[in-house]
Amino acid sequence: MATMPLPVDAQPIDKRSGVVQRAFALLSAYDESHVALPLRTLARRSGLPANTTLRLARTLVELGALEHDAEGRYVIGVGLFEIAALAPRGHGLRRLAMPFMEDLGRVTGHHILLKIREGAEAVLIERLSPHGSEPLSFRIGGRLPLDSTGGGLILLAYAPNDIQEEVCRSFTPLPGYEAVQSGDDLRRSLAAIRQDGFVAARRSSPWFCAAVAAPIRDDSGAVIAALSVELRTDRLDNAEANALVPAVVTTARAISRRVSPGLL
Amino acid sequence: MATMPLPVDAQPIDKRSGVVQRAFALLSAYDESHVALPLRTLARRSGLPANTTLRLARTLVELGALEHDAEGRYVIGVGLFEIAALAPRGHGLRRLAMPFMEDLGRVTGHHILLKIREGAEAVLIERLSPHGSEPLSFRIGGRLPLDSTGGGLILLAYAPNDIQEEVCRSFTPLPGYEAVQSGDDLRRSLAAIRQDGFVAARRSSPWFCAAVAAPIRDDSGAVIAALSVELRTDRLDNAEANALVPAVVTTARAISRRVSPGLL
DNA sequence: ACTCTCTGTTCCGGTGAGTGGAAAATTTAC
DNA sequence: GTAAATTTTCCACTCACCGGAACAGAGAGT
Repeated sequence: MATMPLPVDAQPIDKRSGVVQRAFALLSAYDESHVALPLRTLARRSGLPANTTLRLARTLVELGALEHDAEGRYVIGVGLFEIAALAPRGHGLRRLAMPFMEDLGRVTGHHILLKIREGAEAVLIERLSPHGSEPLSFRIGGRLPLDSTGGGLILLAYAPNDIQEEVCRSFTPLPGYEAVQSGDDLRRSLAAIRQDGFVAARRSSPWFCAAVAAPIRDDSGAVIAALSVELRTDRLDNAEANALVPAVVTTARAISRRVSPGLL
Repeated sequence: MATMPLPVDAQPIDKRSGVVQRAFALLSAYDESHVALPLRTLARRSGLPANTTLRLARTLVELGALEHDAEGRYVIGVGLFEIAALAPRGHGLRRLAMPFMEDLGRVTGHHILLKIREGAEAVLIERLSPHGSEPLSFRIGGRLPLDSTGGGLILLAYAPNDIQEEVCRSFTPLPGYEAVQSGDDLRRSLAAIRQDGFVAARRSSPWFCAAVAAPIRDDSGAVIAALSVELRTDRLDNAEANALVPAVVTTARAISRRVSPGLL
């Protein structure tokens, strides 16, 4: 919350303690651009005193959650990878969807993304990119906004009302995102998405790109994930994107059919 | 505490405590066939009293390491998936290797596996299976023996001596694994693998299958992972497997070239 | 060579977070 | 309907955890 001015460090300063919280504060000190941290940095980024950091880090190494890299820095360990592989909404979902995603990728020749919603953000579960080309910077396990990307809009459209309101209220117009310019535009879009059962969005600003996305449901009909095709286009051609809609929707339905009862 | 003769439970009873250890005892209670556990089972499998389990589980839910599924049971949460995605030897390695693995899979038409060594076992990091067919039961994040599978032998051949000795000493002949019948056979195999820089192994027992594997090295030349092609064969035909050797070896070298300095 | 700085490490007494028994609330079985 | 199993709250004890301070080691600069 109150994140003060603070020189350079300063983090989610954990006021009240709890050993487990602190341990996860260490693990949360890592991000895309900080995958290997020396003790000092780990301490700064987690907001813990040096000795406490050392003690906890050693415990976590012992448990396999952290490891030492060649330079002696701390990195996230494979032990955590092993445990996380059992997450139903993570690799569990991926396992079901993967073969279908491969088919879709081969047919369309574009990026195929699988996302779920976590709070007011989307988390990328799996990403298949056509052969060598990798212009997409989205990273597996990374977070994405709900209000811009194709898959995000799907997840938002079927999210609980309070989440939708939260996102719509704080919506700020994005460059090159002509179709939606305000929170009310967004609300209308979401209603349209629920109506259609898919979304085809375009954007011109960072690059010319388009996305087609459809919901994946569990056996009770609840939306648990979003499948999307993302492509970079030279021009704002609707025809190409629209042609993808049936493929994406049917693939999403095929995956839904495979979702075992009670996967969350 | 005295957990009686016990019907089915029994665990790696953690003698003296440590909150973080207990928290991970909860997370370690999950495995392939136990992905969703009610509190009671979680308590039994982790060896902790019910109330302690509840308190810890709630903390972990708060931190995103655990979640509730539709039935109210506890499952591994996406929060853990997000953190684990930053493991250099996990998704970090996968990210580098994936495009090459896809090429190899497309050319050969067989299963492509990527493994690393963790102690005296192998951990499956990524697996690509040809289209629909999925006869392979190996699960991403799962553990595999070092002494039988193709990739495992590579990892063992380049493992520290104490690990090699440990595995060789405790080696017991496997059905249908003609080439290696004793610890000494295994030692000879490992020497041959180091000599050749690859392994081509066959097995006839559970099924007729063959594997070709090669090491992936970091910039210092240390072996950090194993790339393998696994195929089921109707007969013990050497020609088919041997034809794969150059493809696997060169692909492994190509991946090695991409390994950034100091990935572990 | 010396010092100065920065990082990693050990030591240790005080204390509050964590513990588990017991009992209440809740759900499930019968 | 009762009974059993599971989940949850309560609470006083105590030991695991905390963090300041002091130490050790690695560079870097003069």
